[in-house]
Amino acid sequence: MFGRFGFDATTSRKIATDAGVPVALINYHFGSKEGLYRAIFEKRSPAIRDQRVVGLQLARSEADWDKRVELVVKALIVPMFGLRNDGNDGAFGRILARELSDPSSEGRGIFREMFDPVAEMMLDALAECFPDWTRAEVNWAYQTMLGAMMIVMMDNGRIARLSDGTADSEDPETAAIHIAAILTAGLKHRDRGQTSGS
Amino acid sequence: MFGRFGFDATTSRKIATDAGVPVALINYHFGSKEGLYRAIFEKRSPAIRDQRVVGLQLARSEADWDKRVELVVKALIVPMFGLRNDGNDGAFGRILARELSDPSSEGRGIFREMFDPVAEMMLDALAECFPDWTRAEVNWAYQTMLGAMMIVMMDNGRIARLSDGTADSEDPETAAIHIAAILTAGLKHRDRGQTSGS
DNA sequence: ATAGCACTTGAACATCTGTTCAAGTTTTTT
DNA sequence: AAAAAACTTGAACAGATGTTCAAGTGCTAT
Repeated sequence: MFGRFGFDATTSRKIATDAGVPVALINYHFGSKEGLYRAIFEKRSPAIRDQRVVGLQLARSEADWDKRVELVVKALIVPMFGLRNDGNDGAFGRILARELSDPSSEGRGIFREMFDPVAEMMLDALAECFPDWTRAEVNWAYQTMLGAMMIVMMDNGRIARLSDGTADSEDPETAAIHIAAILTAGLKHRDRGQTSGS
Repeated sequence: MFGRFGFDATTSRKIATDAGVPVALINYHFGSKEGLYRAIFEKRSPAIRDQRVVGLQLARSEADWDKRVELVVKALIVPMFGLRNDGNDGAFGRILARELSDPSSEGRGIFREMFDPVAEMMLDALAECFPDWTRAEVNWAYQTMLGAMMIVMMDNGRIARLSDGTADSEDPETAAIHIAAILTAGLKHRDRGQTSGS
């Protein structure tokens, strides 16, 4: 429910009735609604982080430069889309995207605590792939990747509507392949004249 | 306020006290809080649409293929970032990004009504640039562009934090240049082997 | 001048929010 | 078996939400 409706729109009572328990249980076991919310992240985010770390190690050990860039991109995307993931339906990916795009998320600090560290690893890996890039360029590249991933995760049907069903955000594997291809190619761009001119 | 906090978190009373008027005025003049919200889009979205249409016409008249792709990308990005825009501080761009990422937006149908038509024009322009692409590929490319743009518009300071201030979402012009470069390069990728394999 | 209309205002309304409380029930410890 | 701790429950709480209402004010056309 957090993934579908976001933190604010998901009320304690909706959660409770959906679970078939009294509302008071949320506050007893998790202290507050935000406590329950944080518990979700505390349980699931280590797995994402570990998958990213492994993905980056794999990329670092790849000698071929082209393949290496692709592996870095996939280290970001694959864990988020819940691919190669045991028994999870990708719901946590949706929650993650919602939290990242939630205006009130900065106040909770969940990303700062749990995802900024691995984000910095991603940035380092990118910087290693593109030694001639500035810190700013590396960061814009990272945000571009993140945004492309996010919009698919939070889609509510617009993608299927605009594409007449030929593109479907409910099929994360296909989505991941296409987005990874575009991002990989985008990162490899050598024509950096565009980024320095106005 | 809608741009900063989103639709739900922006309360009628906050709006009213910020404007120095009684709350009841919102309902008198706009019928409801959503009425006021829609009024913002009804006022501002035509300008965005027109800028996009002009941008796409410009792209269509460009003979050089490389430049043409870049113009299509910029037709999407430039109006959103509020560049070359008279007296507007880009607040509407933030509202737009919030609405696109809001879980409850599909219920309001604002994008369906006001932005799907121009989105389809964008898709057509993309399809014209890449005649060998499938409809799905064109759509994934479009969503990638949209997502990259969005994450910058809704940023609450994470970009500056991760980049130690070297990348700043408050500087939309620089952001636009970097993102446009990556996306343009990403779209031009000829190595479509990646999108057809697993 | 005066009637009519648009507009403004502050208070009230019903509803929903997250949370707390006191009273129970179950489980664990001694 | 008795005591203690952990857990469950339904009701209640204070506060905030969008909206409505009746009474007032200001402007405009006749």
